[in-house]
Amino acid sequence: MADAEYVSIWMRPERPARGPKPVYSRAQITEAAIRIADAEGLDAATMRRIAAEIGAGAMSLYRYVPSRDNLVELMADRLMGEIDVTGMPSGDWRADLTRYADGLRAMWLRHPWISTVQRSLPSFGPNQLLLIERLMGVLDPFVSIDENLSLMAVLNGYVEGTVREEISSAEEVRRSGLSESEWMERSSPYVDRLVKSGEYPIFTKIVMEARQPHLSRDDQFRYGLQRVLDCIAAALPSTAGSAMPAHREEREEQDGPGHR
Amino acid sequence: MADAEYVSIWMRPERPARGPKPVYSRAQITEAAIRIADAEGLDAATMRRIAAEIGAGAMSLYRYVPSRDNLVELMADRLMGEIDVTGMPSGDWRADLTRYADGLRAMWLRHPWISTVQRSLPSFGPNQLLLIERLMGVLDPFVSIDENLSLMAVLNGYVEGTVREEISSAEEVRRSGLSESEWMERSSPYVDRLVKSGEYPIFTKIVMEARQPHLSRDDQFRYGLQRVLDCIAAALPSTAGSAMPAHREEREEQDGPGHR
DNA sequence: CCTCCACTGGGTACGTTGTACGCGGTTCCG
DNA sequence: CGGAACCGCGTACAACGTACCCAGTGGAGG
Repeated sequence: MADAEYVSIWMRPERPARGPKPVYSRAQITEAAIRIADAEGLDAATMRRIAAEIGAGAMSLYRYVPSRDNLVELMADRLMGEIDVTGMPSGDWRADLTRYADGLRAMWLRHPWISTVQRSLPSFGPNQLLLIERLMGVLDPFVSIDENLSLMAVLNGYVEGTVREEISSAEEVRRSGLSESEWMERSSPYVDRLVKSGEYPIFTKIVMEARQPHLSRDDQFRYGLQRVLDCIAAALPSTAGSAMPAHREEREEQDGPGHR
Repeated sequence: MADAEYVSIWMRPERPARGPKPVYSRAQITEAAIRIADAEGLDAATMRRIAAEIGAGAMSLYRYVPSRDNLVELMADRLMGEIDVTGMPSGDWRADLTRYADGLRAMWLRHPWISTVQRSLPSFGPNQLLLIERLMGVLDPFVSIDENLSLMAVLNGYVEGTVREEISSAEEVRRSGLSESEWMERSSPYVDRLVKSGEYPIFTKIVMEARQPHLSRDDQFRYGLQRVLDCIAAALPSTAGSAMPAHREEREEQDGPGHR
């Protein structure tokens, strides 16, 4: 019933054999689009705008990319390539997953617009595939494939959830037009009203914490990440000795959040 | 610099005092929009389409809602109300969080389009607020506020990550035009090529598992969820027995993330 | 070498979107 | 009983993705 004619971008070749040499390239277009999205958001990365960025006509882009949605897929995969996973199943799974999580977070913070692209259907680009192989390879010797998937869902979910909040609050600050220190004191009138009403004690605590954080974002992230890794460690057989999760007190010393 | 005139939807009243009685209502419009989005996706929920659904003119909607984005916020908050959290800090935190996770997953599966709405800035609607109070209240007696936030990030992240994959694969099946059983055998030509190439052994295992799952989606979800709850249990002080609501202990001094 | 035609970049145009603006009618306040 | 405040809604516009068409171009077959 549906269009069975659909073929993935990754199947159709960039360049045909015949004809004059193309002036541009998929990589160049993708790069330009990412540049615009980084600066002004994904919505600003219009076909016309991208074309202008590289000095081309709007319709020329369609010689390289079947549609804008497909271009976004290209962009997303390009971003996956920014996460360094070289030599990834290194033997120390805890180090590997930490490096991956840090890389993923850093990438999201560099390109916040990625949080708005829905992967309603997954497109397995080359970078994405490499990432899967390397990352899932880390725990593959220890657990079944679907247990592995579950654990990675936890890890990815934590990172994405956390970073989404970071992006949101950064966006809120930007929109309010205030500097970050100003925003600390005087938040939006709506949030202020909620807090003053006294009906939402826990929400109030969250707001207070956000205004006067006693942990830097990085420390906060690292702290929660260790929690997640502990969870993963618990799910692994004892044969998978990495740096063994020590007792709580010691762990607090070595990788717990530092006081500022 | 930015528009300091911005006010949240939740601040501007639905109805003014004066003038003729409105024929429609925000709730009615929101409901219609959700109905359309459920059936045909969020993109299909055009202002004109929504207006037609309730028998109104397109521009009439703007008497009730400042913009389409704001309407989407209304829709999202309406969905939060579908998650049943009545009597939520019940004393048994494990039961509470399980019920919440199940409810969240069920809601997402009922309204898959919610995965595409970016919460680039969080809008604290009434349902969202109630959810925060009740849900965060579950662990509030045991941990500090930002530890609580971290743990909820893990939980939400797991649920959302898992459900996103469910939605994706359902979407893929629907788009391929094949029945689910047919899809098991013959997947997309691109994925097929990747598998046959032999260069992606782990990816291949994932595909195989997806075709011949030995666990139902529900069981898979429940299994991973228990892992997450175990992780949360490990982060809680020992006084927080699942069945007994303990009062807050001073353990926070030594256990919490460096609170002072 | 020439010839052919698959390819190139790009201009024009169409359908659809969100929404600014203004109109004539309706309801409530003073 | 005005008149201000609000209603539903038709028109209009800018911006979007992209279908279609064109004149040029350069590699392959003769």
